[in-house]
Amino acid sequence: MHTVKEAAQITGLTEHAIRFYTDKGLVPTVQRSEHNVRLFDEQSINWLFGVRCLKQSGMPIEAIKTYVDLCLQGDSTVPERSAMMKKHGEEARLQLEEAKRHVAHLEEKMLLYEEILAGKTPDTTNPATWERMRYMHGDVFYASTVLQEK
Amino acid sequence: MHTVKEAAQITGLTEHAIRFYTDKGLVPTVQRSEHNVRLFDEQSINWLFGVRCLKQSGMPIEAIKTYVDLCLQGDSTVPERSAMMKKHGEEARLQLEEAKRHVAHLEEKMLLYEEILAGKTPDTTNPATWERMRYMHGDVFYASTVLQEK
DNA sequence: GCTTGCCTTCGTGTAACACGAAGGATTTAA
DNA sequence: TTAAATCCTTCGTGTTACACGAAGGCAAGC
Repeated sequence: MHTVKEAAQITGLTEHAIRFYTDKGLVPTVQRSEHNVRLFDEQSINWLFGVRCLKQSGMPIEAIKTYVDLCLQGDSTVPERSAMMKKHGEEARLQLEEAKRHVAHLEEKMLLYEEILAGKTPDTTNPATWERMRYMHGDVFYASTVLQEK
Repeated sequence: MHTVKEAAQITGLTEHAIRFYTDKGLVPTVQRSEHNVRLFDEQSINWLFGVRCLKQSGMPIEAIKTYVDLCLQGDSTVPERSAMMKKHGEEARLQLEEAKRHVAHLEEKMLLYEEILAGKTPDTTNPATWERMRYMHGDVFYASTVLQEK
């Protein structure tokens, strides 16, 4: 049995957030001690991880609440729950793709900065470089050429 | 030259957000027409993409503002900008890893739901299944066994 | 008996917009 | 020529998911 503080350490959530979640009913398995202290068993910790996963992948609290309530209604709601996860999983996958693109962009940007720092000023007469900078959103281009031209 | 509406269509941002960004000075290349209409050339569009990338990968607006201001100060700030991108890129990569895990979790969950829907009730006497359900945060476990045991 | 740790409620603050309304200017189409 | 569409501005409120602090109280350990 874990206290809020321990649960926070285990899940990486803050104590504030955990109290918030339990108060909203997102962790139905959580118990209270005789002195009203929240007690998390392994299953409650798992629920916390589940809530964390759903939330961090972009599901609003209200939707998570809906999902949890469906869980509590038993197996009859399995089709509905299945549909929810299918839909949300799709969304999460799209976000993942975007995140990959963002990381790629940031890495390109870093690379170019490294080149500049190494003294290799990018060849702005080369259309390929221009394209690359366009891909990089223009700021390096802007700072290292446009301003200098003025 | 694009108007706010067009820029919104191109970048996938809302007009509200674009006005918000330009007002905050995150798109230094944006111009105004003689009648005060925001005009976005290709470079401004690129900046919008850049801001979108940074924001969506978790950088707060204020930090983006700082970065943009550094860009405007010219090549002398390249080391600092490079460091910022390095640091933020690292963070974005961590988030990407988390996102992957979340998608994996959701896919596992979906798979189990599919199995249940197909009539294959998970074997709860098998420790491996138990482990798998733990990985899935317990809600299927909870709904399909614990409640029934009562 | 004092510190520590948990609880509660209350209240305010934050980010990054979303949304609508009012009021004004301009461009375009019928 | 007039009506509709599109742009602008400022103002103000609402939203989400907490963060943070304070006050006040109970309970356990040293």
